[in-house]
Amino acid sequence: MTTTPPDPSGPDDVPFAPAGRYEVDTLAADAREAADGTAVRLAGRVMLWRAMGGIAFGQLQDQSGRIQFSLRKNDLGPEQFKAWAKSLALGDFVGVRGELWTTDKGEKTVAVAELTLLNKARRPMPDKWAGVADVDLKYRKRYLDLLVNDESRHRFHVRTQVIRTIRRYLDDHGFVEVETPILQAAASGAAARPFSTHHNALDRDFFLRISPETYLKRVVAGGFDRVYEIGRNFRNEGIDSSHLQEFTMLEWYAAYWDYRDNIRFVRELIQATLDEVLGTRTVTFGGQTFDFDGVWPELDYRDEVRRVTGIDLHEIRDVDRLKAAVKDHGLQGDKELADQVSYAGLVDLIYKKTLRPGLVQPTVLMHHPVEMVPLARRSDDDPTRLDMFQVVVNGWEIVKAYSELVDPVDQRARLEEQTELRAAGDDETMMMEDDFIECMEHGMPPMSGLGLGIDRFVALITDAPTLRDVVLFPTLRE
RNA sequence: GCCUCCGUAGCCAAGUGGUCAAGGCAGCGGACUUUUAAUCCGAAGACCGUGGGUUCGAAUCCCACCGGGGGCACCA
Repeated sequence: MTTTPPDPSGPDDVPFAPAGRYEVDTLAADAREAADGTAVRLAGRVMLWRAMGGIAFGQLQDQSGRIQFSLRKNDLGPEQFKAWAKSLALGDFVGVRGELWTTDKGEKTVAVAELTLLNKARRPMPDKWAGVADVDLKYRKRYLDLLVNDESRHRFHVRTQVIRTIRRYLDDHGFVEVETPILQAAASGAAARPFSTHHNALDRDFFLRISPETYLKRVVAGGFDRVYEIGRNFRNEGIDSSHLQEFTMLEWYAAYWDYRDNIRFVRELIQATLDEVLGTRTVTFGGQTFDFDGVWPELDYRDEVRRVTGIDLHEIRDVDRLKAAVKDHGLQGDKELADQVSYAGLVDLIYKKTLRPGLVQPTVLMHHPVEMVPLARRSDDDPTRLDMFQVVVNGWEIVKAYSELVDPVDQRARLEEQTELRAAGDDETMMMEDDFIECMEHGMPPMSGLGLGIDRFVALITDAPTLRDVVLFPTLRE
């Protein structure tokens, strides 16, 4: 009992109506583990097809992997066998029903009793050995990349496992998942150029969020003590192997925690995620090995800048003296120097040029100068620095976190400084948000929040050289 | 935005001034009853990204444009 094979005249001119549904009871990966003689029904794509005179072998691929299937002339009769041998093509979707057996070469195989053509592929598959090598094609036709490239398929499976594991971990620790606006009247929570758009019904411009930060704090002010959001942020900046214009960020906020609680918590979260997804806390990336086990070293931001550059940020507190110091130490070209109008911008530039590339193993870099982040809390024992840290791996920042500023007086003053810097020509300042300060005036519990770049983390643990390899459809020109 | 490299058939890929632009996979015709990128035989498939130019002659050299990679700048 086999459906009639189509006219074997080639994939492009075969009239064929796709089937409606097919009853599947086994996945390829499970079938490979099942005992000979087990009756199975599977469906998937034909990825290999070798028809000989009296027997034919193919490989069927479904979401779980591949399994071989066989057709025999003796079982089907010569006409049926020949018709299938000539008509079945790579890329076709088939349903197979039959019993499992193991070939002489030890390959688990479905002996097909019934073969059903579910749909034809009207265009050819990529080269079955070389796969999709052209990176342009790989991103534009990701479906082909996923079909033929095991490495790509694996990365996206890891990505979903990472997100699922993180979500479960946070849920288990009393966090509540929430959603906050992507269309925001003021792009806040980070220093970055936003995308802007127009809301027709309200007849006003909006920004795509660069961060959910101030909205998540509003939720905490509303009594949700532990909240998190996993979602897309957008930053209208350059694209490279560690930056995408839309990227996925995990942010959480916990009332009554400080940044020290988050140093511990994020380490335990990452280690638990690695245990669950990879089964190891050591990952290989670009030939290097990153060890996430144990307690990660903690380095003081200003001490490290001084160690690497000789510039003492404890002592140098204003932009003019800092520019002079940079020049004295021969660090920068004049143009980049002149472009920086703010202390924070220049400090950040120095850090990115000199210190960050050297932070390869998981490192906690902490106590940034107070000018760096207007939403973070000053340290009680040193008001020139922040209760803040970043986790850097491979020179990539994968975590940024701090004790939150919940004092509306200090908050207003810090954002006003930002406005002044903007007027002076710094276009990466944070926007004033009166509504947010008003929320703070109503009262906000002490809290600490944290952001983790999901794309970067997944890229690091799947040895993906660029973030485009862990995003299904990266932005390209048309 | 700037610099630089790349674009040859559905896919992979040789060819860097000179007879009809290699080869492989897929597809087409044929052989083959245990293949593992099956093998073997046969036929076919390319206005060499697009448009100009140089030259007796251009896939090859030059210019512009389109698309992509890498680097710089900007950012997490």
